[in-house]
Amino acid sequence: MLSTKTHFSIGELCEEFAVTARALRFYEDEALIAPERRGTQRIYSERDRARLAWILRGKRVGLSLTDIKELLDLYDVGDGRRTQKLKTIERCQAQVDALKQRRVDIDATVEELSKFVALLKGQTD
Amino acid sequence: MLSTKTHFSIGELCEEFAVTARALRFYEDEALIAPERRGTQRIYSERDRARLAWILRGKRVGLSLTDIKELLDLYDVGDGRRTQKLKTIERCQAQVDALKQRRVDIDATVEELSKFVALLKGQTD
DNA sequence: CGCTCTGTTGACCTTTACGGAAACGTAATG
DNA sequence: CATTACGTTTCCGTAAAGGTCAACAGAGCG
Repeated sequence: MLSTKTHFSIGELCEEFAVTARALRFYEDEALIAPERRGTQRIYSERDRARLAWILRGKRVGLSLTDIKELLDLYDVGDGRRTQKLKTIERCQAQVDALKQRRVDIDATVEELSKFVALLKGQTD
Repeated sequence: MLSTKTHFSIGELCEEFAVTARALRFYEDEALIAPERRGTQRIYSERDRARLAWILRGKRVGLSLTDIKELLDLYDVGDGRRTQKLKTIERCQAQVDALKQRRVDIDATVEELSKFVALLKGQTD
């Protein structure tokens, strides 16, 4: 049975993604996720869960929550008006370019650190 | 003449690296750089300049100043005691691993965003 | 019924990485 | 000598991304 859950409590998502409930509520305050409510309790849909995954990966690659929100929003209006579309493309492209630059920096840093490690390991002494 | 400067004022470095003087002094407070003084003025050596470049790249790849300080310090004691050496290698290796993971995340994000852009561009409408 | 779990809303606290501005020093320049 | 440029320290402020803690609510259970 491919655990086909479609709704999650805050605790479930916290555990799955190793984040605190506070963080999830914070993302909600910042309008990054908008789970439904049953009474006062939050119910996260599969889509919310996917967005959360996106958010966390965005964070790992060094995007700010603001950046992430913008990108998520752009996704949502992917079917929007033509004028908007160009802007959307522009911004996404800009983020892609920034990320590629970041990758260059990372490669350089990794290489430099690796050389250093190799040097240390090679020391006979 | 390959501009072979060996000493720099705070202003020069600020301009070259597009950082504020306040930031450089802050890095100094945090013991990331330690320029000499002529009287009260800071004189940055070629080595300080290199460290600064390292710091800034470290920041771009998402390391904290604390991480960066640790790595820079490890570099400096690269000739240190044997016991220390293992720890040094360990930490550097850990950072390298973390950075590689970050790269993977970046690749995934770049790909996803690129697909989205392609999709938008492909829309006839 | 009382206890424990899980969740909820605030309100305030914390850390990182600076920016700004005050108040002062020094050095060259008209 | 006064100005201007550049530099210094010190203190205060800010923004991001939560953490912490109090106080309370509903649900299941022995």
